[in-house]
Parts: sequence; structure tokens; C-alpha cells
Amino acid sequence: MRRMTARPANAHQARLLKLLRDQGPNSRAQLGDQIELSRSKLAVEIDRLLETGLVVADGLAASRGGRRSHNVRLAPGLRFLGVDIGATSVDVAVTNAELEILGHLDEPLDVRDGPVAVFEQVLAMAGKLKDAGLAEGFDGAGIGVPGPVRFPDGVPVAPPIMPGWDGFPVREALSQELGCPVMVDNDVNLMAMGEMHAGVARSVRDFLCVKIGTGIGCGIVAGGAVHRGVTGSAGDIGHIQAVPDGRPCACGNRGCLEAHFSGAALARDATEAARQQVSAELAARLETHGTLTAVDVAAAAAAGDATSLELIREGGTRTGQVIAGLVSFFNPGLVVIGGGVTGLGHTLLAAIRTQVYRQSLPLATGNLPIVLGELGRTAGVIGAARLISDHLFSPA
Amino acid sequence: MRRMTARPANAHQARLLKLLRDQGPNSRAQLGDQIELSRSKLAVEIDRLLETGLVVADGLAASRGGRRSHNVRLAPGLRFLGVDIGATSVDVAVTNAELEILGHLDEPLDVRDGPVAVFEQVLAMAGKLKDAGLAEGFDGAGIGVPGPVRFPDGVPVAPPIMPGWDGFPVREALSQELGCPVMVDNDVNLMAMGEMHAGVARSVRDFLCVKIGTGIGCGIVAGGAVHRGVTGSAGDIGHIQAVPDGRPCACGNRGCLEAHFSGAALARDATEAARQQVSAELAARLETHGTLTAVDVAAAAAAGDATSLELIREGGTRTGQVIAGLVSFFNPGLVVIGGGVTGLGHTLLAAIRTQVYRQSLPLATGNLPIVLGELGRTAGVIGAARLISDHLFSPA
DNA sequence: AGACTTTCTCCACCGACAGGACAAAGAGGG
DNA sequence: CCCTCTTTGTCCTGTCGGTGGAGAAAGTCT
Repeated sequence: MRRMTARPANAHQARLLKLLRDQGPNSRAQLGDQIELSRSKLAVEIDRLLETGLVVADGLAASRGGRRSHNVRLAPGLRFLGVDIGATSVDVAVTNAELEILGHLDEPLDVRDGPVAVFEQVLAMAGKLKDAGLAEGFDGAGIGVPGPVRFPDGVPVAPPIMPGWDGFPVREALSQELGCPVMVDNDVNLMAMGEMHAGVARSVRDFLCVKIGTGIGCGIVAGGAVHRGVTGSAGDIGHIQAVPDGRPCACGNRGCLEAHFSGAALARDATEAARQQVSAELAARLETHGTLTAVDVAAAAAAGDATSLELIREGGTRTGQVIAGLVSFFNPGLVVIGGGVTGLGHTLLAAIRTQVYRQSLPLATGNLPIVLGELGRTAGVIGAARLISDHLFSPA
Repeated sequence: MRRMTARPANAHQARLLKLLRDQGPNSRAQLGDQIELSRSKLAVEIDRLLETGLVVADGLAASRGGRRSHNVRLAPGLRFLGVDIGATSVDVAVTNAELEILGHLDEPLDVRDGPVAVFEQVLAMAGKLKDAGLAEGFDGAGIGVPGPVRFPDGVPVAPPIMPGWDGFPVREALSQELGCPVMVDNDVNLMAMGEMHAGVARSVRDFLCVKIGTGIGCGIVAGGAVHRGVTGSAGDIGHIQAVPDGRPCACGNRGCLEAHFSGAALARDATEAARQQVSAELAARLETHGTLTAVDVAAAAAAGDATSLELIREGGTRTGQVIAGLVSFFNPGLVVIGGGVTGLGHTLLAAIRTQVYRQSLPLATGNLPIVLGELGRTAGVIGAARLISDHLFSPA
């Protein structure tokens, strides 16, 4: 299959492509209702898009009491690759132009193995998806990495948990390997974009997306756009002080949020509790698995283990303290909680909510939903596909 | 004088008006260099602006080796009123269309007297400036109030320190009284806009502006635009918890930043120190003035009083702790410190800097200036004038 | 079958804009 | 003082983007 080469020639075409992406097949009339453009002009632009091959005819729609409309849709052969690299696992998915997931793989991985090893694995996973017949090639790829990224050129900068990645030209290297345009961003930002595109944050223009996995980060969406900060490190809330003179953190300070609550901290606390025989439930799991993770704590809590519940509640409270400050500062319309620890579910959510509603100003919390993400581990890859499609569906 | 009635008819005219506002008189050629428009089209738009009276001819400029250029400038009779209402004082200034201050008054005031009394005073001050021959009327006014504002309609909402203002239609009422368009915003946001227009934050697109006065607030500028949050309360950092189980705060919580450091807290601490005879310097000032304010602490510190220095240092450390979190979160390119306590100067600044540089991530602080505001108490009124001019210089 | 609706296309007209030609006004050199 | 070069500003024409109306195409409903 010939890969996508054309780009929208102007802002109107870009707008139309994004409408078709977000809403699927549409008739000219439906599109005309949503765009400030006369029918005639609209027809011209759609004809041009049809010529480029980005858009194809999609049969007749049902009549609404008059002449039946001719639908158009994005080219069905377009394929985006979404990659979400975490600290200990990676998700790779193929989507069509409407950002629907056609195939999704996840594998364990150690990001500390460095970019070369990681990309070998990622490319192999992409190859598997191709071999399964889901794509013959990719028109674009979005990549999320667990650290700060200099966004314009797609290069990680000084990532604390990714030694060996500093300055590696991710965008350029992958673009070369895949033979298509690539965009790179922080994994948390992509999760936020995913939830904004297809999750709980649909149509919300100002919100925070807190991702609690191995570490803790926060995607910031202001006015419908991701705020990345001047060096791409915005949202790095894991090292905000949550406990004065608290636990030592890898960053050199004490009391960082991440030192007190995160996937890694929770696993450590649980192991400690198991070893000290504080919790029989956890001790049994340690015996079985040889090591404990957040998943074990979630399972133990679900089984009613008091120690696990207390660990989750305390972590939620710490996290809630920090989020409370961010809510006062940023005044979002929504807070989304996601990431690996989402399995901790409503115990965690309740602790966070309690703390935020107690500490933040009533005006800021009055109508503030705090909810779990809706997309789970697909949020990142959908966000990645969204990132590259936003790029490709903009005038060149 | 006939007041401004016209508004720019399109985006080009708006762009030209803003260029003339920010750069003063300009020739067509100079304007053409900064705008993506052909000379012919540019000339047409300028002619139209000349017809409306918003812009006037301003003589010939010096030759640059060829034909001398005909300058144009914004109508010299345009007048904006900038009002910055604080908790205990009010600033009122008149500017021309280039936002240069032609006259400036400040008076003490108690915002708790309610909107009616306050506006009576403000209108009287505006009248004085008129009587001084600085204006015959106003083409627009910007108003800053010390509390959250529902921005689109210019109404304070649930302002903690402004009982009696909740829901008062400030914009509508003042527009009626002054007979000109009015825009209302939080005083901190206006300070940020002022420093962005004419102060230290010129040409910075992402920065924080921390105003420490009676209370503490923070203006947030993201991508060159003020972020106000969904309910207009963004930047309300005074009630972020700075000290776990710290002092009780008026908001009902404990350990709020504002309870530990602000103009009001500092005055209280100083009075306490004077009463307890910890500081002879402060005790003497209490004797003389009957009451102590931040100004007394600043003076005592300047005179070498150890207690005052320590109070400032501790306050700066607390503030720095909170700012450190915000810096990690927002990753700004600049932090501006301003407000009434700016008089505390470099002792305060040093304490804040130390804490931020210690606690925030190196990537976020690596190239982060933390500086005092440059405009002092004019920042608010310049920001207010800027606010209304941005509004008036946009297509209707 | 006829009336009404909805969708889409065609066409004439308008305004936005670019770019070149040209005029005006100055600098500088011989 | 004349000539050339430079810069600025105006005028004119051609092009393109875009609107809105007329009308054809293709339905539904009575």
C-alpha cells in the first residue's frame, strides 16, 4: 500500500480532517454544519482532499427526509503507530486514521537498557502487528517516554529514570527506522491527550491528569492544549515535597511525593510489611511470588487486608495533599487519576478526594470531579496516535 | 473630546493597533517589516484606521538614506483608566494609548467597605486625574480586585477577603458610571500582565508572578496568555499547605502559606516579637507608630534587626517551599516576586531562591531567573490598562 | 402523481491580497 | 548642480478565496 504523503494544504482542510478523525464518516452537509464555510467552498476543499487520497467516498448515508447524502471518510488504509514506553513495560498499538485501536501489544521491558535495546523491541512488536495483517506500513508514529522531552525536536533531556537516553535523537532515529513522521512526548502528556480524545476528559479544556506508576507525573491541559513548560519538564510532580524531612529520595532531597507513594514505594512498603509479618496476607503473597508489586497490594486490599488498605489510604492522602495544592494553583475543571496503580481503585480515589476537598478552596473544588481514567493502558497509545495525527493533520 | 467609538474591523487592524501600542509611532515601512502583509494591503488598512480616528499621522521620521517615512501613531487623545484595588489601598492611573502612565494616585482604602464605597472613592480619584487635565474622559478602564473573578462577565465570585463583593456586577456598574468599556480581573493577573507588558517579563511566554501583599497570589502566564482556571480562582496559592499542622488560617485549615507568611502574618509576628521584647528595634517602632506593618519590618531589617531578618528569612523559606512545588509542576521560564512586601528586598529573594533551587529539579531550575518585579505599584495599573486595550484592540 | 425536503453542484460576483510599475523624496558623488 | 541610487509610499491589475443564489438530483410523504 502506498503510504500517506499528502498533508492538508490549508487550515480548512486541516479542520475537516480532524472532524473526520474525531467523528468518523460524515456527509458534506454534516461537516458544513460544524465549520464556518459555505457549502460551495466546502465542496471544493473536500474534492481536493479526495484527490490527495487522504479522504475517500464512503457510500450513501440514510436519508433524513430528502436526498441521501454521500458520506466521506478518512482513507481506510491509513495507519498510525502508538508507542507508550514505561519504566518497566511498553505498549504498542496500531490505529486507523480515526484512532481506533486495531491491535495492541504490551510487553515487560526495562527502560534502563537504553534506547537501542528498547527500540529493537518496539520495532519487533510493530513488526508482529504488521505480520498480523493490521498494517502494511505506518503513516506516522507517536512515542511516549517516561521523562522530560524537548518537544520540538523529540529528544529526551536529563531523564532521571532513563540513563542512556539523555540527548538521544528519538524522533530522528525512529523516523528513519519506520520511514514515517514521528512525534515524541512525555508519557504522562500522552495519557492526558488520550483521555481528552476518547476518555473521561472529552471536551474538557482545562484539566490535570495524574499518572501514578513506577513514578508520579501529571499531564497539564490548559485551554485544550498540553502545557509542557519551557524545558519540557512541566508536570513532574513526583519530587514535590509531600512530607517535610520525610524519606530520602533518589533525587537527593527528602520527603518527595514519589518516595512516599508510587508503584515502587508501594512495593517496597508492602515487602517491608510482609517481612515484618505485619500482614499475613502480604507475607503469603511474598512467599508465592518472591517479590511484591502494586498488583499484590491491590489484590490483598481487595481481600480485606488491613495493612494494604492502610498503605493505599496513606499514599492517597499524600498524593491528595499535593494535588490539593495543584488544584488551588491551577483551578482545573477535572482531575483524572491513572497509571499502573489504577488497580488500587476506589480506596485510593476516596483518600485523594477526601484530602483535596478538605484542603483546597471551595471555589476551586465546588464542581471538581476527581475520577479514574477510563482508558486504562490504552490511554497512552491513543494519546500517541492523537499526537502524530494532530501533527499530520496540520498544514505543512 | 469625542471618545473612542471605533474598534478594529479585522485581525490585521487589531495587529497593527497592538504594534503601535507596544512600540509607539511607526512608519508604514517599519510596520510592514513586522506583519505578513503586502505594502499595498497594509496601506489600505492604515488608511481605514486613519479614517476611524484610532490612528493619526505623526509627521515625518528621519531619513534612512531615502525618502523620509510618514509616521503614524495611535490617537494621542485616547485615555485608559487603570485601577488596582488592593485589600488596604487602591491605585488609579491614567494612561495614553501606548499605556504610558500620565498620572497616578494611590490612597489607603478598606476593601471590606464594599463595592459602593470603594467605587465612590475610585471615581473621585479618577475625577481628580481628569481635573488635573490628564483626560477629558476615558475610552476604556481595567479594574483589578483582590479575589477570584468570573472573567467573561467581570463579577467577583466568593472572594474571601471581600465580603459584600460576591456577585456584584463590577464590570457592568463601572461601565455605566464611566461611560466606557470595562474589563475586570484578579489583581495578581493584572500585575503579571503589567510585568509582561513593560517589566521584567517582557517577551517571556511562560512565567509565574507571585504577589505577596496582604495575602499571597500567583499570576500564571502560559503561552503568553493568562491562565485563569475554570472558575477564575487559578493562582490562589495562599491556602496551599506550607506547614503540616501549622497555624490555623482564616479559611478553616491549618498551615496555609498565607497564615505563615504574608503582609498580614508578618505584621502580626512583628507585633508579637515587639510585645515580647524579643526585638528592641521593633518594640521602638511599635511604640512610635502604635501598629506595625511589613514596612516597619523592612526598615528594621535594613537597620540590622536580627529578629526582623529572621522573620523575613523564614517567610521566604516557606514561600520558597511552595514556589518550588509550583516550579516543578509548571516549569516556568521566569518567576517574578512582587507586591507590597517587595520592600523586604533581597533578604526575601535570597531565601526564596535558596529554597527553590534546593527543592526543585535541576532541569526546571537550571535556567530559571527568580527576580523582583520591576514596576512596583504601577504593575497593576499598567496591567489593567493593558487588559482593556487588549480587549478594545481586538475585532468587535 | 404532486408537493416538499435535503443534498450537492454550478456560476456569477465580491473582496482580500500580492506584486509590479511608478511617483515622491531624500542621500551622496562627481 | 546634475545624476544615480536608495527608501518610502501609492496605484493598478491579476489572482485566488470565498459567498450566496439558482437549480439539478434524489429522496420522503400525502
